[in-house]
Amino acid sequence: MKYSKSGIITTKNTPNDAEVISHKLMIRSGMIKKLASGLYTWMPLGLKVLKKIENIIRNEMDSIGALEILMPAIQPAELWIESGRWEKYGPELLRLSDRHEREFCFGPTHEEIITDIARKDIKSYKQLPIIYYQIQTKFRDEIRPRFGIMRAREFLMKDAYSFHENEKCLNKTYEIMFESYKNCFNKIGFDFKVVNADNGQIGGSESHEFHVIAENGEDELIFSDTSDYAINAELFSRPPKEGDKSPDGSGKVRIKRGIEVGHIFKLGKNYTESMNAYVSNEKNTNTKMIMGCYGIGISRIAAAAIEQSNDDKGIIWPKAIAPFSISIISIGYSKNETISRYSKKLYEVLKEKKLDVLLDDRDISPGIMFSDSDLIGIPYKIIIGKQFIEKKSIEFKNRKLDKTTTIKENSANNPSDNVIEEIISYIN
RNA sequence: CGGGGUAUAGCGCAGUUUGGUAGCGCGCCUGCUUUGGGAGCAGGAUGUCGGGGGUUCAAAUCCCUCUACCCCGACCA
Repeated sequence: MKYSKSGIITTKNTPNDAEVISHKLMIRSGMIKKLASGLYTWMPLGLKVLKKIENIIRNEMDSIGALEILMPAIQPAELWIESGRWEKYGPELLRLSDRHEREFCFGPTHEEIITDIARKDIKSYKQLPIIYYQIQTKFRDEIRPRFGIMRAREFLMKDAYSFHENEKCLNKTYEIMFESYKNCFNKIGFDFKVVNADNGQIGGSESHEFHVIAENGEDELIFSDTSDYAINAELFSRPPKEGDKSPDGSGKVRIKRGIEVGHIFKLGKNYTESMNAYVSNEKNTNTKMIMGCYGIGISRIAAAAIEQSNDDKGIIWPKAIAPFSISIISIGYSKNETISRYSKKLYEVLKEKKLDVLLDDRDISPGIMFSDSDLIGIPYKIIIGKQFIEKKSIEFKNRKLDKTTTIKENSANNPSDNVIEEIISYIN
């Protein structure tokens, strides 16, 4: 994409209502724009990141055989009354009514809807297990939305639900999901931790949270320095301190802060009992299905990635979710034909190699091009300027390591295969 | 909901104490000069001073009221 047509609008001024670094940088880089408290528009740059995250997760879900569906955001009250949550959920549930004064809510989660689908479609144990998932907008009327996208009221979530004939089958799917979540976060490139967690509003037996390690995290994570023991501090009435003996007896307690980006639950029959969702089993008796549910905060991942990786110049995206994998900084693009010709050709060739390239074709001072590229967090830069004219050399810069490599070109007209190969080898 | 704060140009802010012509920086537009880490000069555009009401010859400024937003707390995937 050419910068001049990209719709990326950055700003030097830090917005006054941004508290945490990810929020500041998302606003400054023009990823998001606030509409009201807890409500944000995703601008072109931000949406590119969101789509990349979405795709990683979608591919992962597809690969374990989960079936993608899309449920309505608006849900009828009847189902929530049936499950008992119309009363229980409280003011966080945004309720509304239509012109016939029929009551609805804007879905904060979709257990009721999926259970309704399952009880209508799944009639035999032979259809089990089955996993449905969707990537969709949720609304939760938070008491106090804050930190921008991190705790927004409207947000994008991947939610999955599994149905089973028995506990054993649920445990198996839960394991698969557990591993799959780890894959997702590894693919994104996160430093994360899985902890035992509280079940909250959702209910059920076992649950695990996936946390991105970051100083500004809202949760305190307690884990052992020698074993796999890890738990959310909120499960303790008096949590242990750093250096205490680990509650599992294995070693010393370590404490870090985390941003919750994923949560998986064993729901059991919570919803299938109240909503009467059953299948016929092998012995031809009706048995209530057992459920699991699995959520990933897609939009929150974008913020968490920034919290985990930034510097005084801006965002440093992990490669997998960077809006662009490389930017071409073309100094003198509008003035010098050699530079613009070569830049354009390099841009085309890299695009053919399936790279997401941002060609900075703006007629502005180089400093702005450098700082914009750094602010919006593009992992690599190629600089084509004076040195190209004089010595046919171009520069390759690694954003994270702040390392510059000079690449020699032998033709000023066409990017040579060697140069392309060299660039690609640095990126991979 | 309790406590604290803010609202003035697209963004960041000053001006409010002590009422008297609407300001600054960034950004934007035009022209010229610049072009390797947020350039220079010259010219220019942009405001229901959050809304409503009141006091006054006169209100961004004083009074009343409403609203929105932010921070701390309780809540929460």
